[in-house]
Amino acid sequence: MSEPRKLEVLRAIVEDYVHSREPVGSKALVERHHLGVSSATIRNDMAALEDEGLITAPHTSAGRIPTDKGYRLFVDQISAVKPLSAAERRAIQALLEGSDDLDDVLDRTVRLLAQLTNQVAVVQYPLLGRARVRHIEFVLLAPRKVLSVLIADTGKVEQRIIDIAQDLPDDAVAELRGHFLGSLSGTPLTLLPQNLQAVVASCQPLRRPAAQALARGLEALAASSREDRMVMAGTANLARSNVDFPLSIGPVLEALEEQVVMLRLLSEMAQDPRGVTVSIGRENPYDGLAEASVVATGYGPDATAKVGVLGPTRMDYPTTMAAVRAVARYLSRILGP
Amino acid sequence: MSEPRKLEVLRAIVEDYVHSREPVGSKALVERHHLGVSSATIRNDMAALEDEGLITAPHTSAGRIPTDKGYRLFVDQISAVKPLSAAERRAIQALLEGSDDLDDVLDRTVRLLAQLTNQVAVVQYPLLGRARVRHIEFVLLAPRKVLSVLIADTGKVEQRIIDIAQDLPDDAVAELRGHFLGSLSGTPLTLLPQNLQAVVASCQPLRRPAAQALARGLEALAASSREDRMVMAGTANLARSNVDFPLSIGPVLEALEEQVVMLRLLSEMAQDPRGVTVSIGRENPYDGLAEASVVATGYGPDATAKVGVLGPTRMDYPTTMAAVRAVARYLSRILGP
DNA sequence: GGTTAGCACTTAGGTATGTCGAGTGCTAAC
DNA sequence: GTTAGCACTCGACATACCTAAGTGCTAACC
Repeated sequence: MSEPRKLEVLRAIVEDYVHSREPVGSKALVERHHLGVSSATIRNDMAALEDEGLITAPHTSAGRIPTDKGYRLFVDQISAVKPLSAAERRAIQALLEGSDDLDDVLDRTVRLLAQLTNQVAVVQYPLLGRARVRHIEFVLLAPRKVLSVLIADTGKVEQRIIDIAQDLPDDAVAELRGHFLGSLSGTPLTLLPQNLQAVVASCQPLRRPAAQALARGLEALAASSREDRMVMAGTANLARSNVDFPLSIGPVLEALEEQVVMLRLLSEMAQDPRGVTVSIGRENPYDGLAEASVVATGYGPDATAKVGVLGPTRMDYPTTMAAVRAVARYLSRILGP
Repeated sequence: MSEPRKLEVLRAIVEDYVHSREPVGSKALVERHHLGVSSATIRNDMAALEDEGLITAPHTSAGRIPTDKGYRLFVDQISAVKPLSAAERRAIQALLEGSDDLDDVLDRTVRLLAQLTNQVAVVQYPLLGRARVRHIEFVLLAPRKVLSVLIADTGKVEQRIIDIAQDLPDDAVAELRGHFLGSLSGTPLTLLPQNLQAVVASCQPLRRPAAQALARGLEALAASSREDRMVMAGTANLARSNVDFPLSIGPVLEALEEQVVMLRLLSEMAQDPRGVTVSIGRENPYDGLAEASVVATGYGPDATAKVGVLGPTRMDYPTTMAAVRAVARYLSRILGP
């Protein structure tokens, strides 16, 4: 029993199963792939593969389907990168032209990726590390409610309503704005927390409490801002591949809707900052995704923000991985300098 | 054959069917509801109702289920408003306290509504008609790309990247900003289009082209901005009530994802600006929603923005309508003055 | 006229049964 | 290590049958 052939058999099983979504048997295997041996030999190989936990049989006299572990081996060692088709390249190119708002770019990107892969696509908002303070705005909405807006020179705009503990007249708010802006304009967002303290300290004591509240708000804006949001598209693709989620797509939809779950999953996945990372079935930390796989990678200057695809474990990994990687590269380029 | 009893029979059929999701027959009907007549009489009534197209039988020897027309009559004439439970009132109250950002309010609201109704909830961003210009910001991102931000005194913040046709130095952009802001601060957003022309006209001729581009951008920000966006929650509820969508929930998810479809639907529905409007099954202009109903109403000062719920035609209309109305009132109050 | 009882008729759905085919595991021979 | 052959297992499918629910209709009833 040759080891290379065994891997070849696993590859064939994965490919056939992904293609036909039906358990694949020894006979069909030798017919479709020209392995130079008989079905009996393949049966022996398959028994070995089953012993190793790489494939499994749904019932006694059915063919085999890959296990999560089998997919894992396939992804890690066997699969070859599948280049994108010309049409796909063209679709990405076409998208590049209509570049507009950041929101717009991400929206288009995620739709494209969903369409390319026929799956659910997810894009995390990028966090722009090199950003500096461009403008700060305070707007008094109600007696103690101030809308604060932080604009970075990268185009990032964040807003939040802040409760201040004291009544301030309109012009006092304007003065605070001037004070903050004068001191902080050009400050890198990463340094904002330290510098904010100095600004607060240099305020009139009377206005210290309000300034403190505003500073905390700005700090939150700079830090926790948009990189904890995401956009997605293609949920309808889940319904089409209904068969692939034996139980129900309910838990999957729940996971997608609880963005926190998805974001944590995405950030935990990417140990390898360059290549595409795959999380398969029960490898996912969230139970609702036990029958799903996520293919993701980073993009942007630091590859910190993630873009990915979610689909059934029975997924065309090579193609999906190629699409995710291509789209991530494109995103990096369009958002780059 | 008495007309009032016929309506009573329809009411009973709708209620039973919504409850049991199974076709309801004449015998079960007389048992569950104490109509003072025999099953044979009910059969006659049901035959009449079927002739009028209000109910239908899935097959010869099954009970009847309501048609879209039947639901329509039920909603319009029969159903009584079902008051919310104390627990539900409490849930809404609790939400009222953590009011924060507008984004945050809408997000919480839509989640709450989804949970209350066990359905998909949708909220359209409000357009704030009385808004005035609070601040305008231009940020030069790249040689000919300007990020423009429009802040209204209502807390609305809109941004967009604008291509200007000429190279401008940083300080020229800043000067333009000052010029725009000085002339337009306090202008109601509705008057922005006219006033912008005057501002452009008063610019240095050299900078006219850039000013023109920026003006168009601002106009777009003021007009087409957020009221064409929406938030939704509870898509997982679709999967749970899988049975209710015989074909697939795919088309429904598609409709939800194509926000344009939903937004048009919502805006077309609300002829009646005060009450809750219902669109049932094939009444929906979009084919994918042929098996779905939408319950919606307006909220906010002019009731122009919409909040609603989408579910299967087999839906508990009285409860859903009550929830939508309550949430809309709550939203109006929290966003009001 | 509206209401009721009774009855023949229709049909979905469940269950028992048989057949077919795909697929496996094992053994013995190559 | 590979192959052919064979007995065995089970799911999928088809058939037949039965039951329960429900209808429509007719004739009697108030």
